[in-house]
Amino acid sequence: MIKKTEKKKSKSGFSCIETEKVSSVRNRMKPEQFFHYLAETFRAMSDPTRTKIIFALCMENELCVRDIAAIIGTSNSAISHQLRTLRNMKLVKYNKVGKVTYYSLDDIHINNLFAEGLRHVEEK
Amino acid sequence: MIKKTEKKKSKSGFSCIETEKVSSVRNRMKPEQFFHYLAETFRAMSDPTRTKIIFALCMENELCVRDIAAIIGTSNSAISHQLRTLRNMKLVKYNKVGKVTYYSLDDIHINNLFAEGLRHVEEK
DNA sequence: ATAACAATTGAACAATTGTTCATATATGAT
DNA sequence: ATCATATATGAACAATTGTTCAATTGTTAT
Repeated sequence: MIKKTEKKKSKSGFSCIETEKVSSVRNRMKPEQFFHYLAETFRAMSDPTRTKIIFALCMENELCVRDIAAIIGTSNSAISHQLRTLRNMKLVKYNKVGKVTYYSLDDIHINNLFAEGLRHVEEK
Repeated sequence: MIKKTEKKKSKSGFSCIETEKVSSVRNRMKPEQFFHYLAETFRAMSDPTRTKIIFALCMENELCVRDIAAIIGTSNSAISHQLRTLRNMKLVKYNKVGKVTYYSLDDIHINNLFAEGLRHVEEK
């Protein structure tokens, strides 16, 4: 566990301490774009209003905008703006029936992701 | 601001408000604080630099600040600031040995959460 | 046609966030 | 003691975010 802290240079010229570890991770690194998209996915879940929306959609798998607003206690406009964020990030999908738009979670990964987040919070 | 939600569902099902669904979810609603903490957990993962840090710590389960900076290609200062965010949100823990601080993911839920995020991104 | 309704959108605003640079701790070596 | 290294922190700044209000779109009913 305790290693020599002597400074080394990796092939790419960055100064580091444990060269093998550094180059091992660098070799498996994903493209820049990948991390941006991943971060955006988490960002979509990083607002309390949006976590409430997702929670509601976990409980009832299809809800209209007005009902989500009623559950959470905010304006339709606020919910609609947040749903657009979730829609853009492919976290929710929708189904329009007449005047009413029903939203639901996009796929099972979203349920799992959210459930894992719940578990982390409930343990701390 | 809540008056519209008093609207009742008609027998013919014309109304958009589905009162049973709404009250069913409302009854299972968690406290405000819960959603704030949950959102903050996701927020901690919502920056590309931080997703890279977490990715690196998934590959090698213990890394020092300088090596993380070398892997990602940014300054030690930037990494240190981001590690503080992750530390505050209990996503990482650390172990100081002499001058060197080794960071690792705090618990298995973080690995699971991150892995589920990866899966979502890789499918889209 | 008009009215009522469900949802979306645009603009403006305050609040928050991430980065950079410089400086401050803290430990180990000389 | 001084120097070098490893990390942490503070302050300032631009960029982004979430909310609100007002207006708009699209649908259904009369």
